[in-house]
Amino acid sequence: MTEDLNSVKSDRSYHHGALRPALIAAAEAVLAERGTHGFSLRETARRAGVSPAAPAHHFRDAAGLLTAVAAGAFRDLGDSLEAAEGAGGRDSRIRAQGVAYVRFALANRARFDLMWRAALLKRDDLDYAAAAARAFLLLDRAVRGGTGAAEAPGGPETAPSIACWAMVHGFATLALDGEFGTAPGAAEAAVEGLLPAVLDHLAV
Amino acid sequence: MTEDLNSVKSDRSYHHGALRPALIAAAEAVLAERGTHGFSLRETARRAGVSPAAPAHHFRDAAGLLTAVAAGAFRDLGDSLEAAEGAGGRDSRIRAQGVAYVRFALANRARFDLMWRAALLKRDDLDYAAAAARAFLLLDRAVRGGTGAAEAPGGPETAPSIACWAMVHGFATLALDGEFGTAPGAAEAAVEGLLPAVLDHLAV
DNA sequence: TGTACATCAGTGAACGCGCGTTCACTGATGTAC
DNA sequence: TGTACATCAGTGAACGCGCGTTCACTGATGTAC
Repeated sequence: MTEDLNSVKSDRSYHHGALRPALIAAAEAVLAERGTHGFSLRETARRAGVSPAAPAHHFRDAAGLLTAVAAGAFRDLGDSLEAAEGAGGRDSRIRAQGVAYVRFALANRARFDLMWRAALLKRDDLDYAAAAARAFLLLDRAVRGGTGAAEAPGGPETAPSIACWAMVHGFATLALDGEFGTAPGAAEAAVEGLLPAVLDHLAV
Repeated sequence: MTEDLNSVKSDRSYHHGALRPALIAAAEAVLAERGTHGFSLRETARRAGVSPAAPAHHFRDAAGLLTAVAAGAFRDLGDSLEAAEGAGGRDSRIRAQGVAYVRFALANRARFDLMWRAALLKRDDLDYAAAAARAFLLLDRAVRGGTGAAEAPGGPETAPSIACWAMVHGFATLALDGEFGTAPGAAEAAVEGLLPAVLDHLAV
């Protein structure tokens, strides 16, 4: 994907043609390599083969670009949760979504980390807010078994959904932080080995 | 506390006398104001009233100082968990520790955030590792009801403890990230109002 | 179909900034005799 | 009790760096007539 966007760029004379998605892809690559802490807009522009001033035309500033990246990550998380709805009873759906949530986190470490980093994002961005709300509502729907009106997180009737969310989110962040081992693949092994047993202790 | 350390400093002629704890206090203040992302060693030295080269004598580099801060935070978290052991049956102890965990996170936002930020810390530091292990073992002991040998996190018999840890850790991080509201006091309100209902869904 | 022109999407040099770390140094402390 | 001296804990100037953003600009696009 990065190659595709780069090749688009390499043919261009002056206008890039698809700079916006190219910058998002470049930003994801920088985040993956250097983490949210080492992210830089200049490096992102450099990788997209473009001058440091170019990103401002598409995303006002660094926070704007990162917000677009985070919104895309929330959309992808939502897709993963939706795909996990599949067949089976309520319990198995909840478990499937829980596993999908943590797998997404491990397969998208830098983006997952970014998604929650309010200090770096424009949280009132409509795309971001909508994508984040959708992801929660998918999880909420699974926990409710498809019944009842959806509610925003934190509402009084959402305790079971929050309990589920908190457990899988906590497991994901602890795994990412290396609490279940720092060797390569240790976190992934914990998801497959330990997570199912952990989810046995969720009573919703 | 910051004032005390500053006054110690203001009397000094050349040697500070208690620079190490003063730097830790200054670092905590910088973290609280600017977050882990905005932390800087120079600013910390400036607040401690000392030249930018001074911290290197006590903590080799920025990671060394931050690791000392994180170790202190883990010690304090352990103390909070220990204090929450109190009386009552196993269930009420687990709940009390869960609430204490999340309250600690909200009362120590910047330090709590730092504790898990492996990229900024020297994780193999002995102080840090010991303080972190103690905190987990206290939680593990509560979940086991005081029986059985302790195990490191991730071991096969720790699923109930991990479930409990993941749920409270997830709730804490979601609350800090503003998922239960971004208004001042919203997170604290969620701990008192929502967390007990959420803990009802923990079956250990 | 051709042309004028507004708009858009880039350039690249420059701004000022704060950063972590290194360096040769110096003042204070404390210990050995 | 006094003195020499090693060690410790600071100084402050300097290093080179990469950053985000701004600026006047220019090349390409596309639309109105």
